[in-house]
Amino acid sequence: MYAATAAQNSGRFLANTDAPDPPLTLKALFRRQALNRIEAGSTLFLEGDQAKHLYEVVEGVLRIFKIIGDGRRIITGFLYPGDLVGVSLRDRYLYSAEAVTLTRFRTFGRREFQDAVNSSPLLRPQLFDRLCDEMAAAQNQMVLLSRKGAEEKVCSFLLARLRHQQQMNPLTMVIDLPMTRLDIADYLGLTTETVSRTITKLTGSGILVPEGRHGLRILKAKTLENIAGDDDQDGDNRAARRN
Amino acid sequence: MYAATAAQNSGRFLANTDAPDPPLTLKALFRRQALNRIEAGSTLFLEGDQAKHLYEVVEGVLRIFKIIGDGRRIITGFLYPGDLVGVSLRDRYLYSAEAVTLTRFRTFGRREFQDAVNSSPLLRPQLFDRLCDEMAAAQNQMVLLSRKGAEEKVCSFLLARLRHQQQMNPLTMVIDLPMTRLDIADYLGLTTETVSRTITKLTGSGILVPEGRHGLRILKAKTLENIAGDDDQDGDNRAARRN
DNA sequence: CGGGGAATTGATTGAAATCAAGATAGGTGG
DNA sequence: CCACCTATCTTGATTTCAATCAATTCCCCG
Repeated sequence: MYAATAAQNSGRFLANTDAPDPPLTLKALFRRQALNRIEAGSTLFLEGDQAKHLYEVVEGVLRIFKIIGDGRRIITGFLYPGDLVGVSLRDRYLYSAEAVTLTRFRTFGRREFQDAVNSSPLLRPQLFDRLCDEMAAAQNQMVLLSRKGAEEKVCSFLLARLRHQQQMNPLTMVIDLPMTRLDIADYLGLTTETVSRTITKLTGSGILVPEGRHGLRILKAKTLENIAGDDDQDGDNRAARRN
Repeated sequence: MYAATAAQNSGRFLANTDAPDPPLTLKALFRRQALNRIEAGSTLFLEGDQAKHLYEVVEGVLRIFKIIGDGRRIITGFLYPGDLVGVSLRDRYLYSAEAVTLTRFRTFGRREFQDAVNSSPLLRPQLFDRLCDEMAAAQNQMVLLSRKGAEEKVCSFLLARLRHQQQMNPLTMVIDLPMTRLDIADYLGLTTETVSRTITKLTGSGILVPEGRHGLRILKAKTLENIAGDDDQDGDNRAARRN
């Protein structure tokens, strides 16, 4: 175990016992950390908790969410293997995190993370890029939530998932949706019924076909894209209309 | 003018002509830059433009927004004096920016900004904090957009503006709303009519009273808070919210 | 003081929420 | 291994809130 870990730190001469290698990537920071696991449905941390750690999802899916007032839940994101949780916050978590499926993850001390990033000119831009990506995603989600109809929302979501899975396996046409309809609804600002109806409708149009309970085979990806309407699609996107 | 600027750089010994002071705050970076102005309704930059500059709002209000497909507009934020525009992005702007009112601003080269921040251990955490604040705001906006009703949305917005103005002048009870109803609607995911009706209703309840076209005097701030429902209100709110 | 965009107000429509049953299937224990 | 049990999901009927359509009214600006 420890031997294996040491072996990964390739050709080094002076093996000063526990002087850590200057890591080249953010994820490399986590590599030495123990692998933990959390059962489906269990809580990783709660909104408002002291943010002592960051997490790297190794396997499985997490949902991060906020609860307001009377119990309304808003899922602000799903996290998949390779994602880091907790980069964009300071002393307290801004949201709660739960496992959607059995999830394996590594943790890293928040303070140590800050120090490591702060002292490495290689790591800093990586962190900055992650934050920018998160911001961009958040803004797209605002667009989706405020101005898209149910069909557009669902298609956008499915398309994003498809693209995500195709990054790992470019030929895939079957989307795996480990989360429940309620999770999807709370992510898209809809209800389970509306999500369900919309998928039924898309099935009826021959755009996709269900494959087991958590699978959807996409038959007409192009049509999905058109309905989602994510693209800039002005041809010329110089934007700006109506003041 | 230059004298004044120099005077601000307090007790220094070797005044090497134009070697810039290591600035202590992000905003200090902008201090030497020329003051520009832009008329109400004019465009500062467009989504997708090469992001050559960052901006500091000195006076006035900007709106930043995205346009999708058929012309639907989503205002993702308003920017007030002291705010920086463009920190959370890389090579291209993620949104367009227009002046709501006559606005004065300073610009700073993006590359130089990156370099300055990157080489200053004082500036880096400030940038990080700004990004985190932006993220927190974005997430609160997602909550608002996906799960709040019209009345909650409007009250949340008014309350945020009230708090903002009270930071400058703690006794204020009159909100200044330089933007149009359409702007507010596009920010809250509503229509002008709904915004208007909601304000009328709040007026009817004696919660506020209009003061000119762009002013609202808040009579019952507590009630406004209750309707907005921003609080953690779980009973146990072990959380520090926002910032 | 008038012209015109902005705001308000009213009437109607519509999309999604809510309310209400069933159908399906995943997991468990007999 | 099978049958049951309970979550989850689907489907249907109705309601509701905000959007849309449609006039006025109100100010702000020249």
